[in-house]
Amino acid sequence: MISIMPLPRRRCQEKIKALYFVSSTRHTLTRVECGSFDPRATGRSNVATMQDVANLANVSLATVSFTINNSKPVSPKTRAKVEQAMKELNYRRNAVGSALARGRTHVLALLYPALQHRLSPTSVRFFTSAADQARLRGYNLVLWPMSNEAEAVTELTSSGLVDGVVLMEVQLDDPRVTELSRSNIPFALIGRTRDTTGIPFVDVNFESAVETAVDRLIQLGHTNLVLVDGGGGDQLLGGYGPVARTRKAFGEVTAQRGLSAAIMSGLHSSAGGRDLAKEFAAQHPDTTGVLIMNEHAGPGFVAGLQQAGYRLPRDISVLAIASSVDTASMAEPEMAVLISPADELGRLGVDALIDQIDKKDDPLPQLLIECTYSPGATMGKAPRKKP
Amino acid sequence: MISIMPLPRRRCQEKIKALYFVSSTRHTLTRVECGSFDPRATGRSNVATMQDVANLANVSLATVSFTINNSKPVSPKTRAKVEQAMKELNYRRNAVGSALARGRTHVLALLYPALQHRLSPTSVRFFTSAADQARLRGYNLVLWPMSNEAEAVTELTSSGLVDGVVLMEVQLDDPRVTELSRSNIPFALIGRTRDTTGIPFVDVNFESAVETAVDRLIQLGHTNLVLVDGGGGDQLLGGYGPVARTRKAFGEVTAQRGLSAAIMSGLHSSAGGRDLAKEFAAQHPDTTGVLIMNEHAGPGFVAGLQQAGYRLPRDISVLAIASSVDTASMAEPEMAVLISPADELGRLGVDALIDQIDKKDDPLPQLLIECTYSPGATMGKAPRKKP
DNA sequence: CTGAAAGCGCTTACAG
DNA sequence: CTGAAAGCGCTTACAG
Repeated sequence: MISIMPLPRRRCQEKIKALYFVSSTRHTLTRVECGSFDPRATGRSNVATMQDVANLANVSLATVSFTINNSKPVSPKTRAKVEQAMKELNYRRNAVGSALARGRTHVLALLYPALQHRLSPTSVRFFTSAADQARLRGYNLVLWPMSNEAEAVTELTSSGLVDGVVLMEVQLDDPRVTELSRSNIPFALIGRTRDTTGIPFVDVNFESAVETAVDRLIQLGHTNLVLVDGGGGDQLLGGYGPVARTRKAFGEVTAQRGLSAAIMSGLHSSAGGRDLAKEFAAQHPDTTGVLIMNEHAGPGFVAGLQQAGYRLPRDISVLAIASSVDTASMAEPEMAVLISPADELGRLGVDALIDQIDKKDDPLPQLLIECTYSPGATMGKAPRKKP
Repeated sequence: MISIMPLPRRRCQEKIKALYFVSSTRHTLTRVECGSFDPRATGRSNVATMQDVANLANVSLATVSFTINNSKPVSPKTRAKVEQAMKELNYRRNAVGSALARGRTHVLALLYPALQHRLSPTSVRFFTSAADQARLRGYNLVLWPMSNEAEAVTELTSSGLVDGVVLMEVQLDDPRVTELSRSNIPFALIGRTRDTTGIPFVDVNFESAVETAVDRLIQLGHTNLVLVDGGGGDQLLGGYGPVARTRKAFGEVTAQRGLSAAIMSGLHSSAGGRDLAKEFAAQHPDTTGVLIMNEHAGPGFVAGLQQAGYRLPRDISVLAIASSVDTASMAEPEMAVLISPADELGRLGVDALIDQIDKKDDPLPQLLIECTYSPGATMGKAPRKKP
């Protein structure tokens, strides 16, 4: 009983148990056993599909799906057959097919602005803690580098490849956020824009961190302070959020407390920190207290100060803001630091995102997390004023 | 002329210009204009599909596809119509549909072992340079955190979500590599296994780096050396490649040159480096030259040495291996360093991967890249032997 | 509890 | 140069 059949485009898909056909892909007249399909026996790629499992288990495709997803009751007997078949074929669900049918990939993207091209140790911690939390809740979170342009965001959100987006390194007026709001996919910010109406975010409470930092220095008798940061980012966009907020808070708090205050910026590198220290020594000879918010530059800055003749903390006190103990500990002496709550931010950012995806209609979270103080050998009493 | 039709499951898909039907999703008797479909006017998600574009441009779905992909000749007139329609609908191709049809997502994964949980500055540079190169060649490369288990690799490679994989942090006998070899998807290593037969990789030439490092110290008169590293990883797997190879090379080179040599390991942190220095001072009082291959611990180690009473480089010389200038510059004094060719490795690793995907059947690349020396203030002549 | 079939949004061999 | 239709690998409303 040989019959020449119209060919399915790529492969035998129906529950026909045995028939002969001319395969356009294999150029032969072949007997094909769909009922006991062994993918390794054919010329094609050796991954089994759900249909293969169904054929082997002698059930329908639908039943296999119900079994795998627990989406409908399946009798123990059937379940056993299906599971046996899956094991035999070493079956793995294809996530792309599933994604197309469901509209879900279970992949989340942590957007990383590639232009800026430095991923600070603190950002790495956002990433790892966010990834952990995502996994805990059944998602994969990947770090997705992209340009700062809104267009790139659109491309990703409309691709269907990810179910949601966490954005880092937010500018005060960030076109990417506008674009995300326009898109249909859920998102959350680590950081925040100027106007946060209706936008879920988690961020460091920079304002309170600055106040804490300044007050700690005041308590030690310092009255002449400098804030060192990493520059404002794109000024057209209102600047990089952390820097803008920190500067503003620094200005306000020092004014309110009646202190002398100035701001300096440098590169995000250790060499940048050394240069900054040289510049600092020249420009601010009377300053005795420094807040530094520039993680990469911190240890270099401390080294540079000492090369410029300062002894720490006798001549000058330095406090790192929104950095980490590990970075602070690279400096000699070890810096005091207001530790960025990076792990918590990563976790909460992912929670905010997944809560939206899973359609809990809780109000959108907007959270500010505090830094915590870790002492170090760079904090000391202000020296007596020079005569 | 009202007719009640059997409903397509989710939406109007055919080229019917206008008809009435009862929508199960919208619970109304509605007039639907498929010919001039405006996604914003309906209740459903506002993303246009290729069918919407085809309807608006009055061409077939296939023609839209040909236009977008330049996969068949299309008349200028038709092309213009299609492009106009795409613009009007703000159309973006859905990557999941495309991926299912083509078997390609154009996404590559850089696998990052989440268990290990530190992404060194050098690894960050792998990532950014790999991502850049991927983009240049038309792919997205994302950093994909996963456990060290082979099972997790299988899950990813069989998901269809990525077209290829670059693996970092390779162990000498790495089950993930075995799993990748078994899978159908292309891969490349940054690093290498013990047996590299048939496996495409790019790696640092640790052997020559060690030789260079030792010889530089010898030239300065040092004869008693210690190698400080970050521990061997999972010993069951033959250990972390860079550490294993470096130790072996260090043993061989120092033996061959007739030097005293020892090896120490510490944590991957600055505090770990400080602890190591203390231990070092106690255990190796006669050593005058140190090779350190532990990026996170470097600056802490240098700081710890000085706290233990060493002056650098008068009493002791330190040379960092496979690290970066930026990390070296966090130490005071700045460390001399054999710079890891991270950018090049990232780029070449991606090239090796994409070459396979794009079916160039060049032989699989197996490349060792040299470190380059950058001077620093931690290298000096060996002190005269103590009496 | 199980199955046939439509649908997700694309690509492409085949036939004009 | 253009189109109708099958297929990619799944999910799920509907009907037993």
